Amino acid sequence: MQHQKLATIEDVAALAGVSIATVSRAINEPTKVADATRRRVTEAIARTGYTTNAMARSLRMRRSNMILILAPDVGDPNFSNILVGLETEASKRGYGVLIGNTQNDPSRETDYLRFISSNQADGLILFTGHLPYGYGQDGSETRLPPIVAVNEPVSAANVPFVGVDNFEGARIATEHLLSQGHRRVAFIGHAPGREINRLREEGYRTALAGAGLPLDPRLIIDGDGTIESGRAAAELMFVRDALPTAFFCVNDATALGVIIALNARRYDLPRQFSVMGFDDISFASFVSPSLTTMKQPRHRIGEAAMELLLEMLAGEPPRERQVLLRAELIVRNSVARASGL
Amino acid sequence: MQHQKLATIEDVAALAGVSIATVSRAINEPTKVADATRRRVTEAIARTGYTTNAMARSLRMRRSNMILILAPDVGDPNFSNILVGLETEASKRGYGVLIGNTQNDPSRETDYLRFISSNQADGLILFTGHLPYGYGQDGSETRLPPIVAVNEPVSAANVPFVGVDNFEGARIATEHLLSQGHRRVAFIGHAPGREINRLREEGYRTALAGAGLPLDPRLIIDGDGTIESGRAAAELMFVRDALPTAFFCVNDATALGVIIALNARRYDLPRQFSVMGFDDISFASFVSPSLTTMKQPRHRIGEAAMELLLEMLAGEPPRERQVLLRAELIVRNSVARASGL
DNA sequence: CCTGCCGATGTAAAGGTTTTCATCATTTGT
DNA sequence: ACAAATGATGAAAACCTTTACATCGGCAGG
Repeated sequence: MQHQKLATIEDVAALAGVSIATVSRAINEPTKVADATRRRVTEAIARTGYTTNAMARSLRMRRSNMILILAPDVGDPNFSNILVGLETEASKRGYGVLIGNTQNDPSRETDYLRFISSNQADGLILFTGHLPYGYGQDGSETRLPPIVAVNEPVSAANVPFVGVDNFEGARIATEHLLSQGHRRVAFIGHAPGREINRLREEGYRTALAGAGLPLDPRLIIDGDGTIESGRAAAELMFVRDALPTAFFCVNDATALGVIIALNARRYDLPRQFSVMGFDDISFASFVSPSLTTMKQPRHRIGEAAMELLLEMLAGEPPRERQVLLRAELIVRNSVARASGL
Repeated sequence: MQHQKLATIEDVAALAGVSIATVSRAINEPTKVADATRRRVTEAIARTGYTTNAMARSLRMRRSNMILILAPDVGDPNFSNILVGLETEASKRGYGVLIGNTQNDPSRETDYLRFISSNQADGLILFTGHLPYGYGQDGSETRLPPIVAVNEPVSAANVPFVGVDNFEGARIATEHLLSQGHRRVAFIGHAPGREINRLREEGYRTALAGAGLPLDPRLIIDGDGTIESGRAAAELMFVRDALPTAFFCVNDATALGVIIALNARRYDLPRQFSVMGFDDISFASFVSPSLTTMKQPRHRIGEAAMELLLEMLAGEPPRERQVLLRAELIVRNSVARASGL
């Protein structure tokens, strides 16, 4: 427990017979110090087991080399894979990654801002789709650190976004269904207010329009992106008696719900109904029938987002307002040719 | 970008007409300062928008109020839920959570130690099942910060562990199968070296012994805890032609593999074979048949682990070497009464 | 031989806290 | 009414770096 007093830069300096300034330079700007001295210093560092105290450095440099990641739900499967990418890239560049689980609770969001305002983090990655509660009001806007949004764009403010091309992905997905001969394709959505939902629905509409198909509003149902919501939506379709031959779901969880509902009604999938998801979450391949879906390049999203943020931190203005990566069509067994009905 | 010079404690002091010492006390030990002054200080804090600079504080206090979490794979579904618990508890006590994804790479493990040695983190949570590579050698042992192991005990060292009671859970699981009339129960294991595997297999053996059943070594197969490994193990059983009526799998992923293999062979589950998992990962309920399994109280594990670590940080010796939480039997549809064969 | 420059190093300030110790005013005990 | 104790506050040191500026010796150019 009782940290046996760590070696400081002074100890190293004393041992090497130089001043602490020289030690600091030997570490941070090796070219600026003579070869011989540099060797003595490295030797002394090794002997003392010195590590530079990050707190003192951060205090002096006014930067912590930490990135704060704010996510509504750290347990979300979409999160963890992007996180790996974020973390990998950050670590590669000598940055650490701090996580904050907000649970969409405004007070928790505000709470995490202390990391920013107390200099404990230099930049911010937002999974939440909105600026932390408490920012952007009053004049404090200027205090915002560099921010990159991921997973879900921040609609209000001028925040660069890195993520999948939702519109394009949804269009490809819908076109895949159309290419299988489906003419009545339902869209089971997320909360209508959310940007992700808007874009994916837009892609769906565009694909339909592109094929010259009319839009049946009874085939569009909102939800909340959960398995249960998918189940409920499918049931609603049966009640309304306006059935599609294929379901395009805003995400895999919803698609799972639809599949569960259809299985429960003893339909034979994919012969009688096709179901397509979006995201390719890890268990998409283990449902029965395994889910045809659009795969998000989550690891790369994380890397790209962190890359962008670190560039911004280095002072470069964000090169682009958003980086959109292509979703990939993953064909499994939940989509089949439309049976002639 | 250009941080408009944040307010410091001096600004507050000046505005309140007191010394910085008093401001510091008003913040940290409010009782030690007169009511009137305290009010003036809080007023001044509000007016200046002051936040205490965490770096300066950490430097002075020699503690960062950060916890480093080292995990081999942040994407692991088991991880994220425990993480939520860890994070919640930490945040509640004013601690931040730093994550490190080691991918079981020794050099990355060593790399993350800089957070410890540079005072950027006060304590360590280990998911890895072993001390970070580079510790415990030479005399540096003493530099170890308070550590708590989670998910997987650290076998070598004297590190407190918080997790599920694997032995007891496995015993309960196996007894459940026995109670359904099964007499030939297979155990599909993880890598034999791993502690988790040892304990769960021990629980299995104990249950069998308790029921006076003989142990058929052909019914015990090692694996590596993946879906594929479960599939392979089930296939192997058919090749060996020593079939059980029920499979107890070391974890849900393995169980999923077994189910996939049996489904592929067109068996009718659970009528012809029962399958039981362990962990209750999020998609256990969405396989068909849905998986009967033992649920780990992951959120509580996280909370308990963090609680223990923070106590240790506060100077209290760890109350117990390990905290074992009970796994809960979740009955779904993959286990049925043994058909008389 | 002198001036000016350059490269290597040292001195000291600054970064923003917490905390020990001293100071001072006030209250308590006798 | 005086000594002692108590309570509130302030001054200054300490935490460990980085870096602007000063210093110093040597070397090239005149």
